[in-house]
Amino acid sequence: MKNNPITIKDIARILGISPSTVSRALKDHPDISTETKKAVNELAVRLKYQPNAIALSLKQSRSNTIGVIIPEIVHHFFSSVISGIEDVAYNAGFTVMICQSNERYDREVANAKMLLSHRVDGVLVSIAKESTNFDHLKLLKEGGMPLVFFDRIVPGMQADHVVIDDEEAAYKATKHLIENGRKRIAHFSGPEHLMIGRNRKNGYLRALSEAGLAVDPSLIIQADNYEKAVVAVRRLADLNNLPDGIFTTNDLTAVGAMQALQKLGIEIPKQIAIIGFSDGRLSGITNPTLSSVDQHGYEMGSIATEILLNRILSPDEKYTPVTRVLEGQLVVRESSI
Amino acid sequence: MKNNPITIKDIARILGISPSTVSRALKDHPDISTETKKAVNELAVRLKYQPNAIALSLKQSRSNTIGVIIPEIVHHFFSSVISGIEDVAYNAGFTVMICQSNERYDREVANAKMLLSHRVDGVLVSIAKESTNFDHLKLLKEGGMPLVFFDRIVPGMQADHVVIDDEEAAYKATKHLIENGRKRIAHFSGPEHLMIGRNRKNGYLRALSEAGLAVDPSLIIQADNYEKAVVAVRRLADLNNLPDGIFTTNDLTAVGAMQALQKLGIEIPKQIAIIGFSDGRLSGITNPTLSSVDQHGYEMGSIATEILLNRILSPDEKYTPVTRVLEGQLVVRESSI
DNA sequence: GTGAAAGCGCTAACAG
DNA sequence: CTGTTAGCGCTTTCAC
Repeated sequence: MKNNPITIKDIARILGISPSTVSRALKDHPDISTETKKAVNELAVRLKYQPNAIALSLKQSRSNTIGVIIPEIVHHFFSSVISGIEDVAYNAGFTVMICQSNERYDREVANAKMLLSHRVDGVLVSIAKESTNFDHLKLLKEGGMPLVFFDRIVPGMQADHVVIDDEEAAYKATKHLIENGRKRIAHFSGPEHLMIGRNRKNGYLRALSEAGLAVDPSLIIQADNYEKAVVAVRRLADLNNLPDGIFTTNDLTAVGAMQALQKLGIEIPKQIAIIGFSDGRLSGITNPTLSSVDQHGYEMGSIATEILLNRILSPDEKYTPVTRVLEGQLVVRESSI
Repeated sequence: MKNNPITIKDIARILGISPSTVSRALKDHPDISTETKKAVNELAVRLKYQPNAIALSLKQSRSNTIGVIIPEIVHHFFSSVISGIEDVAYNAGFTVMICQSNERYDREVANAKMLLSHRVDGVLVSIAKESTNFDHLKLLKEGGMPLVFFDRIVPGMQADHVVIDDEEAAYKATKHLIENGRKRIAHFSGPEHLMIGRNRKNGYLRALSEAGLAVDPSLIIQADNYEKAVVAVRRLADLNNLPDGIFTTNDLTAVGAMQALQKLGIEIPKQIAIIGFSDGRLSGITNPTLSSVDQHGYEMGSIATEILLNRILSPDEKYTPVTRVLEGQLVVRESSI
């Protein structure tokens, strides 16, 4: 019993006028007489007419929809980004199609195809950990699709980027540990092939070298989630190689490290100071509370969307990719002092 | 320089055949000769033809898109739900349009209109705290739009529902506190006009009455976020009216209560036991770890989507609303024993 | 001030 | 086996 929605034709028929007149009346075209407008609008309201966005999209080759490809929604950072995207899009009358890659390459490719098929007007992307080939995104780009990358960007891609200054933020975080007297600082790092992973590690290295501290490769461990952090801590403990400070590539990793250490009876921050990255709801809740770098997810989402909408709405402007770099804010709590 | 995407017509022109033949060839219609199929498919791949989903939607009055109206994305529970929705939709070849109401009524109305306009095939809704009027949703329903409510449902609405048994889960949580010897148990409750708020309170009341414990109205306080919990705890402390157990309507409220109490030097769970609701990433991270009720967000999202897709794909089946009640799982951690 | 006609990309009934 | 035609809902010239 799906009653077909009211169309412009229905209104035209009832009023004994032509569809074009109705169309014009609805958008307040100056040519149309006041009475006709009034009649049309009244009937439209009475029949609860809702314009068919699909037909409009087809006609104008503009869907008023933007697509988002995101690794995982269930992350405080990413859901904050989505929230920012959604708010800005909403205010501009755009809808948002969300796809999650679940960190998988094949799914990211499928997502890109789907969005292309749906003729979204632009796409916001943060790439999956697994992705090392980006032909699917280049394809979008070459097809003229505005593309804005956020957080996890593709190095060398001609496109707009919104990131935080990972290197600088990591530098600040590490420096903070050093200033509090830590000398043997470990880094639990992200995947090497992601810019964010590399940049954060570089910031860490810069802080060490600036302070004249030697780099101990055995203290740089690839671990970017809770479980891996637990394993890493155990290994360091077994080898009697525990550091006096740890800078992790994200907060959950920091929590994993912290709890594993506490289980070993190690006091934080007294014996080992810890600082995470990407301040989420977590950081104020752990005991001790976790120092971290605020990644400004909401802001990143809204800025990325503003850039994208700008590209969509004024496509003629000469295309020079912009990169917006947000400052990651060091938030010092109990775990590092 | 938006190069227009390849269409079926382009392929037809190049191959010197008709668009309908191309269309049929692409969908492997039995009538078409093998050679034609081969030629068409090869060219399609070479030109990177992508079917225009918009045109298809218009033609078939089916958009292969479902809409979601959700209060706030930045919540572990809701983002888990979205994740479940997205996964199931993806596997069925559907895309997902996400709208957040930000807990506001007017925005929920606008969202509903937007989804209607975009002719989504069905909608998943969890209503905003602010919403008390539901005409916008009834309008969808009356227009024949399949509607599935999850978690925050509308009482009395003829539609499918997916919820957890809030009453029973709250009962179990409260009973657990009682079994651990607590006698003066407070409840930090959600808004009265939401079913979930009422149900959780009722479960709490049932557990008390079953145990023969008197209900103390001064211990039932409307507080459903971190800040309100802090205020509530201070008030109780000022009045020298602290309970020996607290059951809160969500986890963040529990954390607020816990930290406010700890600041007063009160030991948890020794002096006051606490149990939350809606097990998120938080609960394993607090100190002490927080007992809670797992709300199965991912599962709720996927089940709701399955029901919705079912309605969409077999619309002729006689319509009898279904309600799926998931069991909320009590997860006992340190804060309550 | 209003209407007729064409077309956005695609499919499906009807012809051949 | 393939082509022609019409139409999904809407806008937009071009006529009158």
